[in-house]
Amino acid sequence: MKPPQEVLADYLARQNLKMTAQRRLILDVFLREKNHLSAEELYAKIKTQDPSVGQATVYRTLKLLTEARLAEEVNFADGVLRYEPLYGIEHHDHLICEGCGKNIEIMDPVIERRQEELARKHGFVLSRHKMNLYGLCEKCRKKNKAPKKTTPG
Amino acid sequence: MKPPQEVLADYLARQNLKMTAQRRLILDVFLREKNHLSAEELYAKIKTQDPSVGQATVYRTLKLLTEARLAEEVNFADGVLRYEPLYGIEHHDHLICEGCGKNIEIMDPVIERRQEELARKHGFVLSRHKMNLYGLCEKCRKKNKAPKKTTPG
DNA sequence: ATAGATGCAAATGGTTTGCAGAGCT
DNA sequence: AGCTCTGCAAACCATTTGCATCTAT
Repeated sequence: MKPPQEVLADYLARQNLKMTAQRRLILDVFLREKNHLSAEELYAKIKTQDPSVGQATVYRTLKLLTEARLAEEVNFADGVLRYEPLYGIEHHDHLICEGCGKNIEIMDPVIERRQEELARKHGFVLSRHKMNLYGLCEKCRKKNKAPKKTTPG
Repeated sequence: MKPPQEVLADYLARQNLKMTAQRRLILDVFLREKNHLSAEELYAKIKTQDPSVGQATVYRTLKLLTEARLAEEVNFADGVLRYEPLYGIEHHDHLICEGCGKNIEIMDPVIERRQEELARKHGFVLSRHKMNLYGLCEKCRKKNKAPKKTTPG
């Protein structure tokens, strides 16, 4: 499998775009992350490595990485677009705790297969899907079970 | 089953909020829609009925309807938040054509069950989920199969 | 009477864009 | 050399908020 830098280089070449120091840096920092970063968060990390990089470049490069299939947009419904590395990563979905924000990556072949079948039944051919499951994790359920404190005293 | 107006009235009462002409109107117009409207789109429709209603009120009321479980936010990843009526409507997911934007409501018990199992395995109890399948519908696949036109003449 | 609702307009905040200068190829 | 990139700041645009006024309860 081609290293991600090469994937990007190839994509850029194919599109007649150019490889730059910024793009290399952004890709590097981005891939090092295991969390789902927003553009702003990534921008902050980038700045610690090279304060001269502009925020617009981070936004633009994330779009580029998405097109190059090195990143994927994920939307946790909190108004901010996040990105997750896609390089060498198996497809997965998300199980999100509404209490603490914890986020577990899940993947179920049965669901995947049914999705395809379902789509086919409607004449669709799928290119991708997003599935987010929202609920409460064990810890947060226990936390909430505790009796509500009235103002003490 | 309680009529939606009553559902809203009950919710408002429970929260010590008030029923107003605007809220009634917005609920009415909203429920009459079968499409997934953005706040702006709903605002436009509302204005034809009563031009005096402010846009902020539409935004605020949609949030209210969501809390009252009469509406549900849906996010098709195009930067705009849409709402769909939830009153008396079975839960369903979405199959979206990336070619023409067509949107089919789907629901599969097998997937629903697996989701619960999957969540339980991780110690979660689910409150809700969103699943969007993206692909191309039959028409759009045929359209795209046609050889690319070069500038004619 | 009074807490809450409304409309307006201004503010917000994530994201995009125009532009002049810099950098790849 | 020429087309693309970059950083900056301004622009965008959906959504939210402050406030004076109005209204349901």
